[in-house]
Amino acid sequence: MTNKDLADLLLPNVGSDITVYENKYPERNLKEGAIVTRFAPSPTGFVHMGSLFTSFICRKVATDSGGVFFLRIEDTDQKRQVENGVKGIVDDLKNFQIEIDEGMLNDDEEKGNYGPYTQSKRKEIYQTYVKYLIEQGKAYPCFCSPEEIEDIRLIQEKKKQRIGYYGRFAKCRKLTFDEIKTKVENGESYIIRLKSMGDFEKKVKVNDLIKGELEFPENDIDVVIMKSDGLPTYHFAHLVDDHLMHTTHVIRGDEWLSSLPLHIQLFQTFGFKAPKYAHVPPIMKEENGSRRKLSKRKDPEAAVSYYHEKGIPVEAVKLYLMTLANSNFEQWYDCNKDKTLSDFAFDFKKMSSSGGLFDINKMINISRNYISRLTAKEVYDGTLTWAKIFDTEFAKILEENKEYATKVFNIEREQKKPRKDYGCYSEIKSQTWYMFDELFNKADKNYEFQTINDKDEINKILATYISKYYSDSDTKDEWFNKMKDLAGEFGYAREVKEFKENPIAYKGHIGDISLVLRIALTTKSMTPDLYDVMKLLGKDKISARYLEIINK
RNA sequence: GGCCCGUUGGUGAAGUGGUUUAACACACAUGCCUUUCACGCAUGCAUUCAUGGGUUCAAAUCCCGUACGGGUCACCA
Repeated sequence: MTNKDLADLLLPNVGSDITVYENKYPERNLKEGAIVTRFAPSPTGFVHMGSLFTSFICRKVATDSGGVFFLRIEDTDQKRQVENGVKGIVDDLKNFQIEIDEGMLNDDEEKGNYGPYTQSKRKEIYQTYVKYLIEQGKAYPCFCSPEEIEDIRLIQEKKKQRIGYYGRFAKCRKLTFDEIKTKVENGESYIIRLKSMGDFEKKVKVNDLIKGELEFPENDIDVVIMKSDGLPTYHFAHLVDDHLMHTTHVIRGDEWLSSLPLHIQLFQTFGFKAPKYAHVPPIMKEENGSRRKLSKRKDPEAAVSYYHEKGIPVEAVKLYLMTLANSNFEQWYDCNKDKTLSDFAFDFKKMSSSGGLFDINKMINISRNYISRLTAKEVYDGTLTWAKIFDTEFAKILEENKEYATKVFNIEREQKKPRKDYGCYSEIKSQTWYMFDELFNKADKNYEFQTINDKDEINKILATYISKYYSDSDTKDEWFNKMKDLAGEFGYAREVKEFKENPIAYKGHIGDISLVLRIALTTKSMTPDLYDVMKLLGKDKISARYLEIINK
């Protein structure tokens, strides 16, 4: 009996002519050196920070080289299907403006010439390649039950031998055609395994773009390539898909590193050119003095939707990811303030080979600097876009006061060193609420006056200031001089220096006075420049707010 | 347990045998500036590169052992 007979027995309804697909999916017509990458998640619903990180790098190297980046859904595990799983992934990528050139657009639509881009829809393709392999005598059916496999494992553990289906433990490898035929006809369920020709005693050298040259023992395990439901395992799907889709660079998490010898072996058994590999280290989190991988279940910041909700500008997240990816990026960016991310030359070799700690403070700091460099209009747009989804009340206020809000965001912005008040869009409301009567008037206000605490004194200062000094038309110098006059009138030093030189001569200094005016106006002791704040609010609002306190 | 990978300050890290008395950034601390805050400026923060040994005139950098951390050993990806 021949291998062909075996192949027909096992997969009677599919062909074994792989040239059909080889011809159907020809080499891509790209310029020399173009890199083809892919993001290939299983549809569990949302994107993890680590996945965003790798897809960001994929997108970057594809774009920079004039190549292609595509999205492939790896749903060969029927047990792990999640409702709307694809949508969650597509949305997350969209939110972070990582665009795909090919692949899934939502649960059922896709674009590109190398599809289907959902593995469950590629069953026949995989089976053709499996059948071909059986015909070549390089794969065989295995009827071992999970219990039998477990028994083998127990024996191996007891004898302190390597665990796995290999060598003399691979008992189904020795089955004769007739034995197989009988089992198949009896309806026994089976899987297809690779007949590995590897030798564990021999070493293979593999090159990883990030980790460098590595040495592994050859793979001698007869791994499962097709499951009993007829769908391939990850390893086999990776081989077939990335071959047919002409992926040039497989960029993935480094949990795959140890199956690299297997994957290379798989490409070799078919005589296909293997892609280049880059295994990116995981993003870690510190907890109780030790570090572990960021976990979707335990860490809210692991889900990328977290940043979307927090309102960290997409560009800032990307800037942070780039500093994690290439540590020389920060300095480069510092020296090239007029350039953007797309001008930076990413280099795999500059990537750290061990996992870095995720530092949300650093990310927010980058975000803070980024927002500080935006124009007021851009801040307005960004905040509004965010608020429309996450804070409709604030969105409404912003829309109704577009010009005014933009001016608020412009306070101390157009200067060589702009203020850095906002770490992310979700913080902006809590930093600016007092500038909006809609929010101020209904707020539960708690005025905590500091050095000047006497109610009568405060009332007198406020009343005097509003009736005698404040004017909307004052320039900053005029405004400040009046502030000094007010301080003088109440027995406070006009300058802090004067006070320090002779403290007993004064009740306090101008700082104390301006603090009263500031707190009475905003409830806060820390605000941007008081002059700007007053000027924007205008005399009517200032009077109203001061009167409210005086009359209380 | 087998096989792989990694370990430079609180954090990200630069660094691949000698101009390193270990860059830079974040964080932190102190001071200055200042109507508050923020910004900015100044200063401080690893006598040492997990650890023990070896090679060398010379090691964070090369070699070996140990410890610790991570990954992987599924009909999961």
